[in-house]
Amino acid sequence: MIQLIMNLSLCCISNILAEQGIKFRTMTYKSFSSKPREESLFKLSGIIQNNFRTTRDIIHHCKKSGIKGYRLSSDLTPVLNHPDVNLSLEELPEYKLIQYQINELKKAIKETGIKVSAHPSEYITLTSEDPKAIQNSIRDLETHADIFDRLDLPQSYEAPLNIHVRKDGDPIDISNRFILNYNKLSSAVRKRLVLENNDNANGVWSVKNLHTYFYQTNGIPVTFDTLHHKILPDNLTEEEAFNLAYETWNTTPIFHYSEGKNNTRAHEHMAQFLPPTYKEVYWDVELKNKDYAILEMLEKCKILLC
DNA sequence: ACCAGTCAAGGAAGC
DNA sequence: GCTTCCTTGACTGGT
Repeated sequence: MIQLIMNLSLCCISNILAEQGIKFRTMTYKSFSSKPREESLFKLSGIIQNNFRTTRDIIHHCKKSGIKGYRLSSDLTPVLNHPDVNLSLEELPEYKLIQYQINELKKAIKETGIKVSAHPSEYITLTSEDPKAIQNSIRDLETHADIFDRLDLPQSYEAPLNIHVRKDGDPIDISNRFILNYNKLSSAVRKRLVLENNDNANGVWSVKNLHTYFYQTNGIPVTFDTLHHKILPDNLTEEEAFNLAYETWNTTPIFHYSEGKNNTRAHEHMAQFLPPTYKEVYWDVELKNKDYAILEMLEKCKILLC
């Protein structure tokens, strides 16, 4: 079966727009704290305005290019989250200008119908034994949900926040600790939170185990990642793992597509192949050349149709 | 103008 | 039990 159109999704950065100077900016805590607070806050406000404007430009660019989805950057509001800063957007100078950019982005998402999601940092954990790591993770997840809410994105798996379990070991102990912390999250996070398979050397978080320990027990959907599955298949074929993950979603899933460099997990720059077409999903394309890679994949789809 | 080093996170892996 | 690595892209500072 050949799908007419693949729902390919861009992850965070548009290399095409970046070359035109439309780029994200960031700020570290070190830089923030090295200058007078007023000065840093002013600079930070400008960075955040730039980042929401850049996101809006990327959304329009996706629509024009036939890219169906977009994974928001997880660094739109740098430093704000830091335990020693802990400010809301409203407390920043020029908040009105920030709000204007957020509204512009919200409009762009509504007008284009681009599917929006996020993948909070790989360092997020709900399974750590360190209470501080849990607190930092919860704060970060709540910030993601807050931005989603400000953008009027649904509080459902239609706008998923995807993370990893992180810790490996005994699946029962780990899933119990996860759920304990999961229950501390606001419903704005919980209604969106999904879990992705991983592939550590002695790792346990295959699609199969996520399904058993998180979906069957707590209804948490499973994000299927093609490359992680290749490295840790846990006795399932790609199609079996895809279908097992697919049935955990009550809406069209967002899955991850990438190819590894020489059979490693290091991501390739461009795609040599295309994602499988077992069922219709959105594919976050995790390839280094970003939208360049996606545009080439879309061209390949067209050629296949002829 | 360019290039190498810095920054941030928590668990894994290696000594 | 400690250190280093992993990962990422913008920033920073030296040439």
